[in-house]
Amino acid sequence: MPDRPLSDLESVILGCVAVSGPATAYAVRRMFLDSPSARFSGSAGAIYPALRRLEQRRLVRSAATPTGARPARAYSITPAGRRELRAWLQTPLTPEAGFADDPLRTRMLFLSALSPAARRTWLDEAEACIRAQTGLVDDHDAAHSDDPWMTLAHDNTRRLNRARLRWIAEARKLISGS
Amino acid sequence: MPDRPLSDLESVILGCVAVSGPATAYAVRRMFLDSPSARFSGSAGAIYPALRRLEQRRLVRSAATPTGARPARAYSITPAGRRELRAWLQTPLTPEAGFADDPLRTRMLFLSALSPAARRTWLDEAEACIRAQTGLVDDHDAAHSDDPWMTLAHDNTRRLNRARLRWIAEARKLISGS
DNA sequence: TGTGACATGTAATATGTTACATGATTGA
DNA sequence: TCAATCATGTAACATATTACATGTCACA
Repeated sequence: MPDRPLSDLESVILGCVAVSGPATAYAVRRMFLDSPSARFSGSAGAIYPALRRLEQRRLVRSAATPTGARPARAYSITPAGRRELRAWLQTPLTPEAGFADDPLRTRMLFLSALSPAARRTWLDEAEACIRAQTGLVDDHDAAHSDDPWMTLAHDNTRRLNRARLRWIAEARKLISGS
Repeated sequence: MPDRPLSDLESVILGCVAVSGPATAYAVRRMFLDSPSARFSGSAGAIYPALRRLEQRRLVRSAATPTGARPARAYSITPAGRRELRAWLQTPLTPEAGFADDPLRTRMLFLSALSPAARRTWLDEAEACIRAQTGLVDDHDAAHSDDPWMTLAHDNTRRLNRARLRWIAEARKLISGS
């Protein structure tokens, strides 16, 4: 039976274990909780089972590393795990897979359901939301300035957010014109 | 029992019904299938049940509109549905909710797991992927040039994609420098 | 007349979320 | 010492995906 492809969450967890050396489930969870991204909630109910699945598939392995009286297992990636990670990174990136999703854009599609005044309010809030978001990224960036890959990811977010702000400005023009 | 908040998919479906007048489940499904976005697959197994849930909550109502011998139901939004849609649009947009997710950024985080040569290849493919993506959006845009909101959404995607291309270029510089 | 796309679904499955449970540690 | 937080989970639940099933229509 050919193994199912890894889910997005499993792949990202695998990546976390790969680049952050041996890590406990909680350490992985922390990364999700601290991340400004909302793609995953970082819920324990997703991460602990996912790590077990990865271990069953021999993509990670765990060693007991209790701190004090508390039991803990630290996961590290296996050679097979590295191969799987590389395969995921190089996943044929179909056009759809390359789509960046913007929740504000999605909502914009239905803005005709609001009154013109409410539309303007919405644009104001959307703009504030993007700015607040950028603030979160700056904070996260300051806490991870040592990792150049993370810095590059943050650069992506900032560029996207700047583009979104210009988009909001453009939308404001069009909306007030109508 | 206070109703659970609508899921993202339910909200978007509600929006589709709102702006596209009475629509059959298949018509809604078509919108997802034709959309360049990959946020939802447009699977029948998600849409038909979601529409039934919306109808149970009286947010949409359906009327039989058979075409020929084939049974069909056209859904339209109710006043309560409009209220719910407005509530979703104006959902307190928390910073996390405003986060635009980029699958390429996510992968970039783990690019240190690839060899320098593979990294360069990855960047090439990522760039091609974004360009192909923009092509899809252009096609979709051409088919929906009548809807100014859709046009605005496409403008968002194009701006984001341009920002991503510049980001890739920046990444190329940093990576070749290291 | 038959082949393929259109249209409407259902079933099985997997996964992620929320909420809960519990013991360990820290610090006021 | 007592409360809050850290850390490790588990259980119930809802929902989205893939795959399947079925009838209808266009058209070659």
